[in-house]
Amino acid sequence: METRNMVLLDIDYVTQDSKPVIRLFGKDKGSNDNNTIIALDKTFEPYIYVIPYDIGLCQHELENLGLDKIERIQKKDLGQNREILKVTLKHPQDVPELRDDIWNLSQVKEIREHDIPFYRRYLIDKGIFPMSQIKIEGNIIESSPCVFSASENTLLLEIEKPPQKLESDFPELKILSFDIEVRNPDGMPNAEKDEIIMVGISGNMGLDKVISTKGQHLDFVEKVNTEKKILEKFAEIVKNYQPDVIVGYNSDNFDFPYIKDRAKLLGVKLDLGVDGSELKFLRRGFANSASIKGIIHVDLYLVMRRYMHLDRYTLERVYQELFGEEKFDLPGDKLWQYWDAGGESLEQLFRYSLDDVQATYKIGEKILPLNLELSRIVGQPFFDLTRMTTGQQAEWFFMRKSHEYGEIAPNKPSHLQHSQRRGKSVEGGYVKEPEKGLHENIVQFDFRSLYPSIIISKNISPDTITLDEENSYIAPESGYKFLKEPPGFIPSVIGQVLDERSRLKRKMQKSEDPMEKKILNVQQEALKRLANTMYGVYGYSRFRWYSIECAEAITAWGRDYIKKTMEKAKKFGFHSIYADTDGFYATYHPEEKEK
DNA sequence: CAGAAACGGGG
DNA sequence: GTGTACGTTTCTG
Repeated sequence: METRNMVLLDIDYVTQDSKPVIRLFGKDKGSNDNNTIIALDKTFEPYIYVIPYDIGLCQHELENLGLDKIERIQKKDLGQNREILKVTLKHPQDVPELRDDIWNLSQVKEIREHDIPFYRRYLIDKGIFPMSQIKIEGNIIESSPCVFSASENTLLLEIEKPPQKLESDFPELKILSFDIEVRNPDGMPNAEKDEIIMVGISGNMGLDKVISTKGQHLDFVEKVNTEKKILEKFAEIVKNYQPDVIVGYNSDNFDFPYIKDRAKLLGVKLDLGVDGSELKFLRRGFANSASIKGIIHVDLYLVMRRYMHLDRYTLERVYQELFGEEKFDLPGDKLWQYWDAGGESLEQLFRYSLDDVQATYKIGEKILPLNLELSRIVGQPFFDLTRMTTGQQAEWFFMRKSHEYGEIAPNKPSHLQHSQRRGKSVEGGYVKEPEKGLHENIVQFDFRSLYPSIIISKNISPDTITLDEENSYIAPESGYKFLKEPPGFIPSVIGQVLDERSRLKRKMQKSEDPMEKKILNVQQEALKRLANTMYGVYGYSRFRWYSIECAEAITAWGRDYIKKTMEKAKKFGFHSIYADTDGFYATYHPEEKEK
């Protein structure tokens, strides 16, 4: 038996002898040669929860379906203890196949946690976090790349650091950015006819170049003879460089699909994966994600759309916003003319290509740390996290907590439920239209984090909603009631996030080490963003813990607090001239003060 | 006017 | 892949 430490970059499963095998892709960051490690775990099995009407009869029905691993277990469902059935299946693909048969059984009331991808189930159940150090134990079955395998009855993983401790070692990542240019005489490029003329590559290990079939006179250009050679060179550089992360801009929908199409046309193999697998595309609804096994491909366009609010998210616009300087830009529809013209124009095109790929790299360098932290906090793979909405990020964080608390998670809403939810709107915060005119001697009042305070102090949660008048908080307007005790699931988790953020902020303020300060700042920023998302999730129509009652109660209490505060202020002579949600502006009129 | 379709980014 | 984006704007019948 051998042990290794590695940073967990990626996870999936493959099927061997019709059994699922979890694969953990990591890098041994302790070693000098940046070794890739693939750890295999054959000991994990898929399962679902069944809520029965009569547990004995239900168990019998399930056995009649041919299911042989059925356990009676205790779980909480929105705070209520329940005896339910855990049904273990042989293969993840059995779940969608058997789900309907199980659902049709007369004693089955509900099926829960039946839609959790197998690798996510693994991360949650094992309590391991992507982008963190994990310790693995097993037998080496191959040396290059290093493949580990857990023996039949041993536990493969040991959690190096407890999940609560966020400030584990910040992994130094090898990042590679890339960007292609295409000769496009007819507007937007068409992969069937328009050739790739340049591939720009930039990385943090002293790599800045453009591969092209022209331009031998420029020092940053590597000239090759054919388009096919450009693609081969690109593949070669990626394989030699061994990046942890590849970044592009709109690369899910443009660069990688284009490269793939041209490579197919020209007969180039793009076996870039650390296991030798080819670049492939994962379907996500109507969109695709470009995926390379063992390397995390991040499309920065998707990340930037969540990170900041802009009217447009072009590379130029985002770069200017982040760095306050203009990028060197050329008109997209004329790029082919610069290429054909040669001379000065061609040189400009080369500079544009280099500038684009360097800008992409700089954007990645700037925003990846925050997303890296979010990946470690939320506990989902970095690749997945960068493609999730903030609502989904919060939900997967709650999914982990739910498992930790011994709760079974609510199901995702059905199509019908979802459309019904979307039809309902929640009244927002109180807004008083500003009084016209120029006001002097203005005072300002703000509640510090109004909504989170309300959720926590009023214990607003789907598992605390009650009809009991006695021991509950009663919301204004609607009169929804929430138990004072015990603490609800959602308020508890939000409370934890806020407490952890305060702890990190205090630690950051005390810290003397600038590097540590910087890391702590990113971590507290990640928690702040997560918390900010959490206040709105009750109204997010796809949220498993969606509750219109909770959403309405929060804003109703918010309106109540701000209005009461304004009334009180008025008695002291403060005349409010404008208010919005959690604060107001007022002018002071001592003569109006109540005596 | 409602529901369908297009759009974003990329060259 | 234990799966099928997303929220908004513009078009069309």
